[in-house]
Amino acid sequence: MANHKQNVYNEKDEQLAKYAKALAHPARIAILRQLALMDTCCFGDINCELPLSQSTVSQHLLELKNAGIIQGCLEPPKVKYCINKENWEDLKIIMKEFFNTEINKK
Amino acid sequence: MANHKQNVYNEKDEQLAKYAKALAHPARIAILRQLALMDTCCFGDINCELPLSQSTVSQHLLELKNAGIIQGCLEPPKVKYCINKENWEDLKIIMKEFFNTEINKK
DNA sequence: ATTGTAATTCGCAAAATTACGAATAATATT
DNA sequence: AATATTATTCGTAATTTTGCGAATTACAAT
Repeated sequence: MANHKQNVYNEKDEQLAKYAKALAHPARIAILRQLALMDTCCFGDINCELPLSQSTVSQHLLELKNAGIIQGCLEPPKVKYCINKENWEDLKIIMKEFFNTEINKK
Repeated sequence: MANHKQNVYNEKDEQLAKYAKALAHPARIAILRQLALMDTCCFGDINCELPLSQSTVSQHLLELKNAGIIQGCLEPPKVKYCINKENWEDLKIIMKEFFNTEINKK
């Protein structure tokens, strides 16, 4: 029982959880790996690599975009996707910090 | 259009996504931070820190347990929770590897 | 045996996620 | 203007997640 903290979560936890959520699907991980490796990558290239329909791939890309991890530049007639480097660094740092917290002895 | 890879995702992507999913809620992040910091931590201690009901906290703990990130030892009348160090290391390594992939130039 | 404390499980509801096909938009090319 | 290519959006369905209160389990102490 006892008194629950009535307020919300701390902001860092919220941000980390939000990033983690964006990574919480194998298709999205695969997309990020592909973007990290390839010089240039349009929707079609990504779509080809995934066992999903166009529309579903588009949704996964949108989620990554909403989380700030990727961005899409229009390059008619294609859309060129790439990692948002600034936020990728942010994510990297937040993760690193989280996993570097010392775990108590025993 | 184009040939989709008909098979499933690669195993590493699946595992990383699974771990990320476990981290994809601020309450679960908060739980992990608390466990990392405190020497000893029973259900009640965790429950007190979160703005959630007992049953919901129990569910979040179960998810972390199912992902292998934490474990609970019975210590009547309490249940002592702690991080599963072996799997924590595994998670850490998988994350590190993922975030260390070099991003293509420009 | 009864009572109290600690935590989990059950049953349920609301919301979010995942996925698809069809329709649409946006732009290049003919 | 008509057609083809590329990607997004819409509508919908199935599943999963999140959350709660009530009931239950498990064990200690009285």
